[in-house]
Amino acid sequence: MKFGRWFRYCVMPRTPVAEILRSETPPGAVTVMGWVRTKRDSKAFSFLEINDGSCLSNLQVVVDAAIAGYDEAVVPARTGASLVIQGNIVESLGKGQRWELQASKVELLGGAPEDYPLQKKGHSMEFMRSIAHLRPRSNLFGAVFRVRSRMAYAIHRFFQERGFVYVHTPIITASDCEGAGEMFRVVTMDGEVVKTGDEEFFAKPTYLTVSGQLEGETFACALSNIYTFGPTFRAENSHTSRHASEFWMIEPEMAFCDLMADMDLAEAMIKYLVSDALETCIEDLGFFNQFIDKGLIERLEFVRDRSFERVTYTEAVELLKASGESFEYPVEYGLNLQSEHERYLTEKHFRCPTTVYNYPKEIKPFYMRKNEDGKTVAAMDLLVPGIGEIVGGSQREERLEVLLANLKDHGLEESGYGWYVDLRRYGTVPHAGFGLGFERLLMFVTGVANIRDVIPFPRTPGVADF
RNA sequence: UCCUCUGUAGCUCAGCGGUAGAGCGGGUGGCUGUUAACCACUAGGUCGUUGGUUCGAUCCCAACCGGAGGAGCCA
Repeated sequence: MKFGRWFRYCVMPRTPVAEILRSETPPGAVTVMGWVRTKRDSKAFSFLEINDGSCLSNLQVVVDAAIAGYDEAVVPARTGASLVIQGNIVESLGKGQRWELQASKVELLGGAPEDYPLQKKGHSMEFMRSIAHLRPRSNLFGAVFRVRSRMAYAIHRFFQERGFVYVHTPIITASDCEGAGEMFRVVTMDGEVVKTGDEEFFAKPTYLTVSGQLEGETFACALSNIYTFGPTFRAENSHTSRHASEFWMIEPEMAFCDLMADMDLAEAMIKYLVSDALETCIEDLGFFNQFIDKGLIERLEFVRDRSFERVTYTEAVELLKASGESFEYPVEYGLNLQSEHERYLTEKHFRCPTTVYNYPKEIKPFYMRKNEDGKTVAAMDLLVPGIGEIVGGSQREERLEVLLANLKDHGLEESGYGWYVDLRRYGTVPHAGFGLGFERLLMFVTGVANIRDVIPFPRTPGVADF
């Protein structure tokens, strides 16, 4: 990765720390801009650790007390202060780093008083959430959000390389993707009065989207292979480490596609993303591996290199019954698999990502395709160790009569799904797709255990700070 | 929404029915090509809120508020 092009657009020409540290030869004269992570003073000179977010590592800066700006810039520069440093990159005399910056001039952009909340020591994740505006300046969160950015890019690459068309499905919607959870209402405000009924801005009740799937299907039934990647909103009052009220979801949808190919794509995508992270984010992953999850890199390499397991729901139930494990919740055909059951499959039985498919139709939404057995639908969940469901998908019911019957069976009015039903009325095709929770993927890739710590500004029930 | 745990210094925590302590961080001084540096000194807290029990509550009880973990639901 080169920073050269970016460099030209920068108003204040500077060299990113990542570029300096990566250099094989002495980079010579540079200007570095960044934030002080720590300072160690001596009588004749100071050591500064500078971080600019371009990579995990800091650049060690040696400042002789005799240089220009020492008293004005270096003496008052505490942890958190922002600096411009000009100087020469030389081989470090000390241990622990190859290059260091011998400063010739230092300018203080912004000081940080002694109440700067980030200390040199580690902080709890809970405390970091309370200073969400400053936490990207920490090692952990800088790494998390660099990986987040890279994974977003890799997702686009994965689909674009395969000819998928990126579709922007609406954020405000009038359709409830049935079974996808509680929705936020969209209303206009007139003072304290919430307008309803005839005064609806859109002439009907509208919501923040819980899924772009239904809209995505319409584009798949025209452009063949599409994907969405955008924010999603769920108004569920859930307090867990895996749920947020606002999160990002990736939803590919493929025409002329059945459940088997759908599962192939989901597995290939997970492998691609894990492989890309190992290739491009290894420094950040190394940090997670050391401080968050000792087995992380080994697990990611395992996921990249080994094939995933695949079992039907029926087989999974039999497996669980024969396991001899004592589960808190019963294992019975027709019941949803509980978190503890999913964990057993991925963490104890198979010890790898596992796709479970062909679920009983009673526990799945109306749009999933009914199988020949009359009992199950072509649904699939991709489960990963430590997190559980990371992908949920299905082949969609493309037969008009069957879909109409499904709507009825689920107690839904056909009138509410007119345009969706039309897809089956005009040139219907077999098609399938899935949803990937972006934050759950990030939890899996980084080892970070709480969804709130992989979203820049998390929204959960009762919390919309920052 | 349900269950469990939790709230004491800026942070992480200890503590006790008689109104509080450590480590780190901060400040000051010293020292050193330092590496989450080191040494000395120092400042800093109506113990989440409101009631109750008690001669007396930070400690016991209740409610509320905040935080965390789990369940359900899902991504």
